[in-house]
Amino acid sequence: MSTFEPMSMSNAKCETLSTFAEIARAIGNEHRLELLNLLAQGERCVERLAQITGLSVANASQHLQLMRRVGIVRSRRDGKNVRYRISDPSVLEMIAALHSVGEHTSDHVRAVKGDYFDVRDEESGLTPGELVTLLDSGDISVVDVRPEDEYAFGHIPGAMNIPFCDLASRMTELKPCRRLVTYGRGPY
Amino acid sequence: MSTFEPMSMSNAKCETLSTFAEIARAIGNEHRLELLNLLAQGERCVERLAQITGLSVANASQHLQLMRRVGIVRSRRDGKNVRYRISDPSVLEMIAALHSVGEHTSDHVRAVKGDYFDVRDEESGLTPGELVTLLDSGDISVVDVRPEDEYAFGHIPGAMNIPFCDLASRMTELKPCRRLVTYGRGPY
DNA sequence: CTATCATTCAATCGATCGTTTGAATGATAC
DNA sequence: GTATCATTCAAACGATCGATTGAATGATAG
Repeated sequence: MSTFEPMSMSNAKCETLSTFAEIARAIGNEHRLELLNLLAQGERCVERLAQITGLSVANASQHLQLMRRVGIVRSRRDGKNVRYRISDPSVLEMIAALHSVGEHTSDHVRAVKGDYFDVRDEESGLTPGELVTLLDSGDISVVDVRPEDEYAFGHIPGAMNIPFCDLASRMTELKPCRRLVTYGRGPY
Repeated sequence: MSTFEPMSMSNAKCETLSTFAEIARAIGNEHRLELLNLLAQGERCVERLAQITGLSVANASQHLQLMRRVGIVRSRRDGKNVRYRISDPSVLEMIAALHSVGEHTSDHVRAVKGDYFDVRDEESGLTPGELVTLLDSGDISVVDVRPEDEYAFGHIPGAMNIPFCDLASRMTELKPCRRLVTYGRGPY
């Protein structure tokens, strides 16, 4: 209980603040946020990340290295590839906190979130619990419309994976006249 | 459950990401972080904030306005002064999350935090509970060494306020030979 | 109404950030 | 070993950020 705060900014305080600011700057960029969102779904290599985000490989690599320098992501070699991952769960919490601030302070973000929820309610009206019940009863098909690699990292049991971009061409795989529930990534 | 994520970045997603990035950038600066830390203790006017941080008034004002534009602080006129405050508790949560990330990813921050805790243990060895017991028994004096305005915003019941910078000159106010416990702001 | 004071605006300049390009590295496969 | 492929480095540039200066605003006190 005796922390003397020396007058006008101690060195340690200053360095600590600067470290915090560095971390905040590292997530303060659209592309890096998008990369983090992808990494939140699991380990990925540079090329894939660049491909999904539409960044050049060199550019994606530089963003990833910046985040590695700051410490919020880590990398490991895996054969020819270097795979990146989020270094610590606290980083995910930070991103969640950032979302929460956005929802509280930005009308636009709140509106977008509202939209998604409205659409959701309107189209399915299902709570997670109801979904499980329906699944158990075998009355429906559940389709995961995310890309294959995201599906591989985890999905609702019993869901079949048809990436969004293949949906049209693979409609025939689905039993006709069956109730259909699709799901993707959530609001963001 | 049916959020179709349109191919390659919908507009809404893009705008949302950019809003989040903007918020993160707003806290991605040492001075603004320090201002937020001060605002976390209560509403303050520009001049006082500039004085504490050592920034010029114009510079402090600009940092504050940036944060207001983004939405993480608000201001209101109070006589001659404009008082700033943190706009929403979620902002405090985000700052806490940022600290948490720093502690998990930066050796330096962890070291600093460790230091403070060590000092604390060494110098007082008191838990909050023990402190209350001692206070009740009347065996000690508790001195709050923070500046007056911070003291005014809230302090341990029964503590007397002697700002750190006045400590030496006001030693005489304290009863001699009495056990003394001082407290300040905590690790950061 | 005028004087005063706190805050904000506007313009400037150096520093840092973000993207692009093309070459260099470093691991694997043959 | 050499070829190939993913990733990283390095240099260049325009764009944005952050601090400083001095002037403008806007509310209050007299």
